[in-house]
Amino acid sequence: MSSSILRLALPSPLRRLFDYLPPIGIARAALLPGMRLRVPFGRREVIGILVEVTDQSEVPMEKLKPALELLDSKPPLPAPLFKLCLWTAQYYQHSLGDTLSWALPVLLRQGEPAEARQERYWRLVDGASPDDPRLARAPRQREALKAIAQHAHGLPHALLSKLQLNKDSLDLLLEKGLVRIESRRSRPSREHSGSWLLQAELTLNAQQRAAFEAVNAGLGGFQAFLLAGVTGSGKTEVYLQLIHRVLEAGKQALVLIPEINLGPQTLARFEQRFNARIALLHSNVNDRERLDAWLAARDGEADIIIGTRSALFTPMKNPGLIIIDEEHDASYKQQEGLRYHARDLALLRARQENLPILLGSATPSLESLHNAHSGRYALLKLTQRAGNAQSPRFMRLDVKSRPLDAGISGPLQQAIGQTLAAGQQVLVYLNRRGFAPTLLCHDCGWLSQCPRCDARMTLHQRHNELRCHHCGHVERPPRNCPDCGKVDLRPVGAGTERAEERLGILFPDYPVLRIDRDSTARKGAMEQMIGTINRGEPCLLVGTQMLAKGHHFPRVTLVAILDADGGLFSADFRASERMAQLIVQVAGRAGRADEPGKVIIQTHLADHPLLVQLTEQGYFAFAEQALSERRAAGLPPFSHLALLRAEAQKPGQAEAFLDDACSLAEQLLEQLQLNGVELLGPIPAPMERRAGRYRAQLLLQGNARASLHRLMGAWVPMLEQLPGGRAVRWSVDVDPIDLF
DNA sequence: AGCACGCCGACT
DNA sequence: GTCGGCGTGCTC
Repeated sequence: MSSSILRLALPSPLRRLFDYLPPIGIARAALLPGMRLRVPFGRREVIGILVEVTDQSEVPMEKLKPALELLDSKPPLPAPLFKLCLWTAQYYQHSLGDTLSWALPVLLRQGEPAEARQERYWRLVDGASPDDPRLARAPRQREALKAIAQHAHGLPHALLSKLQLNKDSLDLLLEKGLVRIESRRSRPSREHSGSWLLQAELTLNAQQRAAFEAVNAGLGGFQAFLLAGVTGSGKTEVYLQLIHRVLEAGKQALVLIPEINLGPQTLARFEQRFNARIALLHSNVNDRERLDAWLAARDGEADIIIGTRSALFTPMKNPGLIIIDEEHDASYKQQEGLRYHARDLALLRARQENLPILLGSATPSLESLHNAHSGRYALLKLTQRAGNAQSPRFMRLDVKSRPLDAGISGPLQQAIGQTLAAGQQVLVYLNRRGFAPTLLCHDCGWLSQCPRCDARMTLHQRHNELRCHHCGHVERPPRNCPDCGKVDLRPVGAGTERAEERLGILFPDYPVLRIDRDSTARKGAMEQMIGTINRGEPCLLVGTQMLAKGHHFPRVTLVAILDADGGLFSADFRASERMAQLIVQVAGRAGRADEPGKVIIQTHLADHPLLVQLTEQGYFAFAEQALSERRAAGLPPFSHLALLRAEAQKPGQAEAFLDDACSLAEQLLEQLQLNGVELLGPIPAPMERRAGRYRAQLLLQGNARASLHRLMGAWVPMLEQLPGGRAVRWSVDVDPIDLF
């Protein structure tokens, strides 16, 4: 008789499964894929997920240990989601156990019950009394005990803060055995009843109507739509009306939004419109709330699920539609650990679960436009701004051989002055935080080099610090040059802090508001500044990317982009796409019906074809040009990339590892008779040293996804066996969006 | 990744 | 004499 073998995915970077025997006293029939088991692993215990039950094991029988405990009576994650995770691990060449760790709510990975939403109640243990001598000198615990005593059915944990009770005192009571915690299924959230709408729907214009009808007609099954709508064209209203139809059909909608956008305004728009149960999943949601939302969605107790990247992995009982808002946004790609792209996985999920999916953006990614051209996505365009608002006018301002004052040219200064004098607001965009990107000794040429990175430290004048934006290293700026001792250190270049300071001096009658990661670090600071701006008095806004997303500033009529050149001659082939998206998105913050916005772009390359195309004919013309350049160069989306990154403490170690990896790949290409895959490198990373580690990379480029993935499937598992794998930290990035 | 084992340098 | 650095090995 052969016994059952359980193949488990464990939370480990190792790309393999581990075999166990069933827990003592558990019948084979009770074990289904997707269930969680507590198992001994090395010298510790971990929670694994059952992938399959078989009769065979590669591992000698005597090495197999029995699992300790079965945690579920039915698999907590529905089959389609489990399948999605399996596929994800495979596609991104990541360990399945670790993939599940990224995809599932933390509490599930820690063994929390997943049967129903639980609420915790504090109850008195029989015989416990506030007069207990151990509480004589613990007034807080005594108060807590009294409060609990007043709740015959237990004091809900959620009420603690309202009653000003401190969890520490309760924990101490728990230790003394005076109280206990009880978990009960919380009241199931009520069934939906009545109308889905709380407010009337807006009237759609002809283009919105056409887009709505197209998707509505396809609500029955898998189909992908790209909704390309200029800023202010009313994409959200189209989403809302489609979601209404989904709700009426008794189904759920999943809406993904970029990380930065999840301001309360997004949620507010949904809550104002719908009488529906909305589950929210973003980085400020705690573990408990996250699990509750996950379970509610899975059990059909949430109608609309709104969240960032990881919300893609939320199971749904009756899925009806997936929407990816701002589909071009880079925050959909996770940049550590499991490097997945939520938009790409959403497409796969939609196909697997036979759902329509709608990608929306004012500036679609070149990948998505390519898919629209090739017929994989239906393209829906919204070109009219609501209320007849006009599109902003663009102007390329050539700053070649013009003096710049804190990054601001004379003509720009004039334009700013005129706009302010006309009682309007100005937005100045500059993608550099701090005062100046470098401190330079005018006498000997010393530069404020970071001791741990191949990068300059940025001067932050307000805090009187030199900071490295790459590793977080901070030091005091020296008074004298560390090399020659002279006292002639000068800040070179301009960041937002310096632009803010200079604009304050140039335009002393107007407030200058700086919006970047530093100035909005304090909670509520952003909201406060937005409030000031919305009062509408003339003022200057200076900021980074943060200004480009989400908010609309109707009183801003001039947008200045201080430096567009980075996007035009960067070594990263995606830089121009990002620059164009950024310019259009920043421009989109401005203007209203009666005052079209004006956008001034300072550049040294005023005749650059991509920039000319973008400013004179718009984003889609730019995108066509950029796509034809990509096609000619054989770059994505006309080829496929994977990047093997490596870093190590000592110079040369990472390259040595990559050299081995490279020869291994060459052998495999030969063996498997794969062609159309090129190995580029290994080369040192553009910033070779970062945070004290030396970095290098090997790029794989394939004409066809299939060959590239066949290679990866054989290659990556072998990398784990390579010597030096411990001194070298390495990772694979399939479809990288940042090559550096 | 964790975690232990093991073998060499500066400290109570 | 030990504490502790990180190289090496293993996890069913």
